[in-house]
Amino acid sequence: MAPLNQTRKASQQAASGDIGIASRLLAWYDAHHRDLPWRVAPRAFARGVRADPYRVWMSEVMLQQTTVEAVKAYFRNFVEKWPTVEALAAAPAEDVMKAWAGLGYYSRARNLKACADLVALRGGRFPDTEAGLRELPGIGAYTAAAIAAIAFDRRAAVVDGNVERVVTRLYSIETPLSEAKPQIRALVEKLVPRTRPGDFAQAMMDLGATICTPKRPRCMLCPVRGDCSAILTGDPERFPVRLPKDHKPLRKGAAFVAERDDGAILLRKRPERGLLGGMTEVPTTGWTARTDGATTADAAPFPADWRRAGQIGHVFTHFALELEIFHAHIKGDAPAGHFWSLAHEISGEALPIVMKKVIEAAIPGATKKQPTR
DNA sequence: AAGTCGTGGTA
DNA sequence: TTACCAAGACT
Repeated sequence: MAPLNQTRKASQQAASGDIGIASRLLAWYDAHHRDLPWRVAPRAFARGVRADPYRVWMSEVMLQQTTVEAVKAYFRNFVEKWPTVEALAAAPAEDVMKAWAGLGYYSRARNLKACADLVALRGGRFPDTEAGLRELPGIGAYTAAAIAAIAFDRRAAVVDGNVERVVTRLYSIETPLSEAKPQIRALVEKLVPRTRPGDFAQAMMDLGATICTPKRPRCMLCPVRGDCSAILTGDPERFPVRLPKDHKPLRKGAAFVAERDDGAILLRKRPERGLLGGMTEVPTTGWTARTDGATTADAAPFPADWRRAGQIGHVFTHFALELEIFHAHIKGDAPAGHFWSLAHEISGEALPIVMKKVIEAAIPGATKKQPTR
């Protein structure tokens, strides 16, 4: 075992200190890993238990830009409903969108279904290499590496936001993140051990999630603090360095909740592509509408006795939205392109959170589970 | 290749 | 409250 040398430069560390970092990290992972529904614990792994590629893939797609806590319930629901990739392939796309509703980034659900269909066609087996996985819809550089390492024991460089934070701190990388990514990847490739590459990847992510956190990292508990350059600077929180981002514009519009006498609500499906693609909504105006507060029921998709029912706000990734909400009781058939959703069906529709807010503002409780009559 | 894509939690 | 940002992918 090479002696620890905290004063080595980053380049020398990368060349000669990699084995030590990996082994210290794996030892820490054995003792402190998180128990997660899709994970095979290191003790079971040592007995030869391997993760089901289907479950690894499912969890990795759900975890893209999404917190572990938010994913847990969705993951359990999905694998209970569809235990195998063949089962998911056999499911109607609408059911998948409904089950995904609330988790966000809805193109992931469409790609999940498309990917399941392709894998089922190839006999239900996922490709076991990074390159093969990378060709499937919804699987990018990170997810391909993660599945290859965790499910197939491949020596792949898994680089996510956690790993970027850990590595930029280990080596005090001053280059802003977007530009530093190639350098980070190269460093990770040198760090990945020959044995247990999947556990190494998960260990790096657990470290980033529980010790090497964005704010107030717990350096005193870190298994690789002796390898870390940033801790010597006294301000590891400074890394990763990011470019300043521009602020979110505010968009405004109006939404129209049409209710039938039996409590049914008029809905329609959004276009497959773009914002909230393929999801369900109530009729709305465009979301760039006049910002002078003069929105009126004149903009309604059809005439009715529209009454103001309040206002809601919602924040998307790159803009904020304010919707004025109108409510009316109407009779008759659904207009072209629209459909009635019965009171007890509404909670099961593919409604994004912003649309649940809209409906709740007009009819409190409407999106909660209703008793079937 | 920079912009588009949700939602919830945290400090 | 605002701002950040979380197991990124796609165009």
